[in-house]
Parts: sequence; C-alpha cells; structure tokens
Amino acid sequence: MTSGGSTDTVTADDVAALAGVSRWTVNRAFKKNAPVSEKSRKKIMQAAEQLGYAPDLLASSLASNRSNLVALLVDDFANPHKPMMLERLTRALRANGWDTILVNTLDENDASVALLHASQRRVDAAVLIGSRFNDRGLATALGARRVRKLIVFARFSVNPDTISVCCDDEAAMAEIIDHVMRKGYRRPVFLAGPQTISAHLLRKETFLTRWRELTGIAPKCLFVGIYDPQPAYQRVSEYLAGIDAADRPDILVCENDALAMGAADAIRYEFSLRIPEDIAVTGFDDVPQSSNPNYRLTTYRQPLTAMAEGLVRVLKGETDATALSRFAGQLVVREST
Amino acid sequence: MTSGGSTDTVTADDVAALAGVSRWTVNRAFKKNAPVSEKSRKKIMQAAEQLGYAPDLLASSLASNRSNLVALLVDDFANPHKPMMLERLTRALRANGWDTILVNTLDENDASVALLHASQRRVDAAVLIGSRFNDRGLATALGARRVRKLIVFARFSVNPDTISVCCDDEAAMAEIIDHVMRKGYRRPVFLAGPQTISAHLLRKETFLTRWRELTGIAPKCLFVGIYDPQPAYQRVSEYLAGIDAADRPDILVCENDALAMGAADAIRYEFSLRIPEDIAVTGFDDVPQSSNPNYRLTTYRQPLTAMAEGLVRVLKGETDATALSRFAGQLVVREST
DNA sequence: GACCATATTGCACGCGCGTGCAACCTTCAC
DNA sequence: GTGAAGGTTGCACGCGCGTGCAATATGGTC
Repeated sequence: MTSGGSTDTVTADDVAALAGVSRWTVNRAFKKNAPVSEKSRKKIMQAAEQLGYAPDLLASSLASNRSNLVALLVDDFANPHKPMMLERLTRALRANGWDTILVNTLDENDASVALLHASQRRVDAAVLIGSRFNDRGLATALGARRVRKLIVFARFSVNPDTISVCCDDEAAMAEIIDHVMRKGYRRPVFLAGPQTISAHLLRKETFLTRWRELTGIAPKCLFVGIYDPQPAYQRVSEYLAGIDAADRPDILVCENDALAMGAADAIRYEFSLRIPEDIAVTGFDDVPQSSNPNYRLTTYRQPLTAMAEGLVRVLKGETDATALSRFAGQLVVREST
Repeated sequence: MTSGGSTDTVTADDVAALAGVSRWTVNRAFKKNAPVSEKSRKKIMQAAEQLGYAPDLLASSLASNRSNLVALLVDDFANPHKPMMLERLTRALRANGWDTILVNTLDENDASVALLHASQRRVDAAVLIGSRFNDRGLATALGARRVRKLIVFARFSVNPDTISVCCDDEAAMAEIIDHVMRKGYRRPVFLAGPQTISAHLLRKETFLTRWRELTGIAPKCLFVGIYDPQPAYQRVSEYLAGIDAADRPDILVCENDALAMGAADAIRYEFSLRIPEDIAVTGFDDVPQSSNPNYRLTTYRQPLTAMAEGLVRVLKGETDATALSRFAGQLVVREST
C-alpha cells in the first residue's frame, strides 16, 4: 500500500505517504531545530519506525554542501599517543554530529594526495595528526584550497591558512626544564623525532634555546626518523656506545613518550644502567604505558579532551582559531627523574 | 569564458566546456575502465588540471549507490593490537579505493546505534573490530538489515548474516597448548577478556576443552572486563594475593598480549616473581611491545596483512566469505615461557 | 466574529554525477 | 568505395534531500 520504492531503500517520500504529510515535513522532522508541529512529528516518527527509515546523509550532504565529515590524516600508528588522540577526537566529534574518516597517509608525500582525496568527499575539515610531512607538498595542496579547513592537532603550524589546536609547548618545556634543573641534572641530551615545518613541535627549540640561556651550554641533540620506541632504542644505543662513560649525559630529555620508552629500554637493557641514578629520562604525552612500572616516566600530559573540544568549536565556527594553540597541560613527575 | 559555476566548486560541466566535450565524457575520463579516446582524455585531463577539478565522490556515491566507504567500529583503544589493525586495514582499504570511517562505539550498547548511523552514510560494509558488544542489540540492528555487509574482523561470529575474517583460533591455541605442554607447564590459569557471542574469540573454550582432554584437569579461568593491561594487572594481583604460593599456577595463558603484559607486570612488580621461572606467560597478537625487553612474550602472530586483503576481497565480492575464518598465523616463542 | 501575528506546511529547483541506450564516428577488409 | 564491426560520445532521467519562499493553518485579541 506504500507508494514509494518497493525494492529496498526507504526514502522520505515513503514515510510522507504513510504519515499523510509532504516529504519536506518528514525531512524537517528529522532536523533538530526545524519547525514541525508535535502532532505531525509523532505521526512521522511512527511511520518512519514502521518503515525503517533514516535520513540519507549522503544526499543530505550533497544538497546542503555540508558533509559533517572530518578527515583525520595519520601516519605513525606506532606512536602510542595516537590511539589516545583517535579516541578523544572521534568521541568529541561524534558527540557533536561529525563522522571521522581515518586516512593512513602512507608516506610523507602522501599527505597531500590524501588531502585532495578527502576534499573529494567534501569533508568539512582535514585534521593532521601525523608527524611526517612534505612541507612543500602540503603547501601546494593548501594553495589549491580544496579543503575547507585544515587543522593541525597537537602540533603547531606557522602557515596562516592552517589552524593549530595544541598545547603550549614552550610553557610545557619550560616546566620540564625547571624540573630538570631543580633535580640537579646538568648534562642533558635531547632526543628528537622527525623534523617538519608545516606541523611542528616547539619542544626541541625551546629546550635548546632555554637551556643555553640558563647555562651557557648548548646541549647535544639526537634525531630519530619516526616516533617509535624501536628506532629510538637503536639511536640511543648507538650514541651511548660511541662515547666514554665520563661523557655520558645525566638525563635524556625526549620529545615524547614513544622516544622516551625506547631510550629507557636502551639505557637499562643495552648498558645495564639505572634510571634515574645513571641516566634520567623525561617524555611527553603521558601515554598509558608511561605510568607502567617498567618506566614510571616523568612526562607532560596534554589536555587532549579539552583540545578535542576546542577542535569541535573550530568546526562549529564558535571560536577564534588563534586562541587554540596555547592549551595548558600538566607536568607528571614520576621516578624516571 | 567558462560556462559553469564561477563561484567555488568546479564541476564536470566546467571541465567539459573547457575541453569541448560533454560532461559525461569528462566523468568517464575519470573512471578507470571507461571507453574514452586518448585524445579526449588528454584534453580533459589538461582542462581538469587547469581548473582544479576532481570528481565529487559524494555525488558519485549518491548516483551509483556505492559509497566506497567502510565503517570501522572500535571500542577498545587501550588494546595495543588496535593500532596495528587500524594501520593494516586502512592501508589495504585505501589501496583498493575504499575510505574508512572510524567510529568510536562508546559503550557496548552503542554499537547498534553506530551501525545504524553508518548505514545512513551508505557504507559498503561495517567492520567490527571492537571487543564489547551487546549481542541482542547487534542482532536487532542486523535484523533491520540496513548495513549491506557486516564483517567481524579478527574475531569469529556464529551469526550467519555476518562475515568473519579471522585467524584459526583453534589451531593457534592448539599450537600454544602444544608449546606449553612441551615446556613442562602443568598448572595453567587462563586469563580471558570480555565475553561475547556475536563476535567471539575461540581461544578460551579451545584452551579449556583441550587442556581437559589432554590432562583430565579443568584449568581455572580469570576474567577481565576489557583488553587493557591495567585491569589485567589488578585482576592478576588480586588472584595471586588470594592463594597460597603452593597453589600458584606455573603459567598464565592470556587471551591476548594486552592482558599478558598486565599480568606480567603484576607478577614481577607486585609479587617479585620471575618470568618464566616462577610463572610463565603467553599472549596473543604479537603486538610491538611484546618483543620489548621488558616482556619478551611468547605469543601468536595473526597474519593481519593477509586478513586485511581478505577483507578487501570480500568487499569486492571476489571470494566466498566462508573461506576467511581460518587464516593461519605463527607462534612466536620468546623468553616468557 | 473579524483580524492579525505566528506557527506550520508545501513546493520548484538544484546539488554533481551514474546508468543504459541510442547515435555517431572510426577503421579496415573486400 | 562500401559496409560492417567496433570504438566513442551524448543524453534523458534519476539518486534523496536542502534552500528559500509562498501558502496555509492556528491561536489569541478586541
């Protein structure tokens, strides 16, 4: 007896016919702040339930030019901070009506390809939460301006076309330095991850600059190509194996926990040194494992939930984007220092 | 001089006008196996580049009724196996033209809501890779049959409407048992995660049944509500604290590495016992941390890449779905046994 | 009971592209 | 040079819903 398509998909037309209203009223009934009388709404909802109707978001997106879709570009799944970010972001986004497309950017040149592809889905925004970018490729993709909003999450971008939602790395690193100094460490080495411009951490520069200001000494810096404990382990092992015991640092200040955990393992298992007595370690992010008895890492907790909510405010256009790059986190002191 | 919309979005019409062909030819030029002469293709591609055109996937999905979109439903981001799965799945899917929607199913009752929501995006398939499900809710959602394909990844479902892509848990567990027996362990305890029917692991039953067949003894089983090292640590601590040293198991066989790592930490840090001399530990999944010097976990590696490719074959309709629940993995023996 | 402000409803048109077919143009053999 | 086979191209119609406005219904006032 229903008039519409009898095959498979139930459309608003079917519901309208059954409820005795027009299709537009049906669609309105499924929009939250649309004017629909209580009476029709009830009829419509009942008919919808009976037919198993739910609005088609694809058609809606096409017609309204708003997809309620956000693309998350990730490249370093080995970093245990990533699952935390994914959890918080997907939770906050979903709670506010956005769905999340997860894009695995296979290598650093792929981010711009992925960006273009995301734009073909008309995402409302693309969020970079990876760590390796081809700065030039990204700039080109941005120039094409096919993505409506480009957001860098938990990193800082100097590019005026991108929005950074991140914590105040400079203040955070100042806190870490303060703690390190107070604990009496004087021969630090900094362990840094991949270096990029377009989506940057301000931790390394802040540390190096500030430490030199305070002590007149420029600390050595080690680099690892990816935020993964394994290569960090390798790099630290190589370094420590290549220097005299007398030249050993008394602390490894690491750009994040992924590196710090690799460093800690190398220190203990490769050289049988004690943490923190022989070499102390600090991390950044406060990933779950950092509180693990194997590490007990002194680290810095980013306010991910607040940051995710900040990102949502950006999407809603509720906030001035410039206000979001100075979230304050919290130093977490444990036994690794 | 271009005829189409001058504002913002470039459509195939604009490209067609510039290239001097019809819109349909333009769209065909962007489809891989469509008949277009080399001459027109070249003209079209040049015009497209000049205008910055790329096909609109939203409109395409709407018209073709195929979204090239897959929803991944996840609930346990604390399990380190999840990032591995996400990485492999997104990689395989993207390589074959599918985009991935990541849905954080907030609690066990939420999976069915998420399923419905995904269907509103017309996903080609929904893939369950979480661990906590409300079996009844899921059955209801399935009954509504609004999702075209429901796939359970790395788990097994008895529901005939769902497709399981998973390794052969029974054979895997048989291998583990074989190893455990040969190493001489005789008083095992099994550490299990959340119990569900709709998306199940066959590890616990296989272990308990088989062990009893072999020895006549039914091992004890501990349960943890979530695949997270933290609660596993708690549960094992409680258990070991409540029994005499003489009654202690000589091995903890764990449903996966997340539980095994928590168990290992509890054994060593809470009771100062040695692994494997006092209590041995086995895991499952071979997550990156399981090879870490803190754990050196004997575990079982699932062939995730092959499984992800199997999933793609299902999406392509290339394979009989029943052939995908018996992937063979590999026992990885390390120092925890 | 007439009238007006407000709440509710209906509709023409368009979003950008796919499907299936018919019309068209090549190319090549004879 | 002619016809057939096959390669290309164009088009009518539809996918399911949103926008903006005009039309209608409702409720309350004097």
